[in-house]
Amino acid sequence: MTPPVDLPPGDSFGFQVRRCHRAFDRLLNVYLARKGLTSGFWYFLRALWQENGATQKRLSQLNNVTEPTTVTTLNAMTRIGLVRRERNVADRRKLNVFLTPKAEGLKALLMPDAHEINAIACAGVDPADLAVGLRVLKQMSANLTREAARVSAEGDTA
Amino acid sequence: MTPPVDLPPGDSFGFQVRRCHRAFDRLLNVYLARKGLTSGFWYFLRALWQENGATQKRLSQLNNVTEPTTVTTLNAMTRIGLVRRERNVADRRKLNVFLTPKAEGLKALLMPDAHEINAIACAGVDPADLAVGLRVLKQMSANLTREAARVSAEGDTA
DNA sequence: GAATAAGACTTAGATATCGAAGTATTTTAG
DNA sequence: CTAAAATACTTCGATATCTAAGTCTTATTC
Repeated sequence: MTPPVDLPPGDSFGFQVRRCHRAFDRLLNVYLARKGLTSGFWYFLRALWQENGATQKRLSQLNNVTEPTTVTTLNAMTRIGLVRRERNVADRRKLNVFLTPKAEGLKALLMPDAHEINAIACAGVDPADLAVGLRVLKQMSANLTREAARVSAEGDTA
Repeated sequence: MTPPVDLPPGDSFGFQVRRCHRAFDRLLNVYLARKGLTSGFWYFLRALWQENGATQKRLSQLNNVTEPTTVTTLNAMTRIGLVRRERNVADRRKLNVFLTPKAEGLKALLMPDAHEINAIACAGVDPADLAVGLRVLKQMSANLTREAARVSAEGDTA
């Protein structure tokens, strides 16, 4: 038994996930640029079409980005009139984020692009494999996020 | 038949790939920070352990990042003594990138971290599903990269 | 073989993202 | 009820990444 000191990038899930993300992000930006948007906005629009009124914390979790990233992006989205924030009356620490009518309207314009990119990505992939892949990605996100939370909590007490 | 105007983020491969990438990158940075490194460096080390002497173009392709990103990252890696560049004598446009002994030595130090993160990510995932997931990611990267190239070539002639 | 095109790298300026630290609000403990 | 801890958001400074445009070298074309 040799110790597992090797793990070629081609066999590493982390490496391949990154590559694939970069590929998606590149093509997505090509499509969005035509409409004056960036992928940074897209992921938040996506989440808000599902959960309009979500808090910034919640949006950060949905996208697996930190809260400063969410603040910066939402500032930019506010500036161009895509979202507005509203202080939560029950808990004044929270801000609920709402789509403007303009952003609601973008859904019909942008979803066809999402479908097209999705179709391009999935070309030649067995639908059953696709379902497996999606399930694996979700499981891994959950595993890694849990561990990152554990490690950072550990850091606090150490 | 209603038109497919919806595609919940949970069912979107692009969305899930991004989430998963972010989760990997976050945890990876926690590990690397302890050793004074960042994930930016890691992906290039990874590629160079496989293909020492690769050109910058090649490294960009392996990581699916643009060439300016590669330049910037390699500049930083050169500064801290991880790589050196050497003008290719047969084709003086090219630069071959080589690991320094220091960077070679990092492999034994860092690969255990990679294995650990990989193990955390894969917890509870059927190995067969894992293999399927990896195959799907590679196929999608290829599909998307091909399309991005096609689109940008189209832009040149238009 | 000179002009043009293509290829590899770099520079400049913009956006995205992070960690660390700060502010305001609510919850918890004593 | 008050002090301390936790939560939600923001600010700040640093890194990563992109596109567009530039330089230098090689390949192609007439």
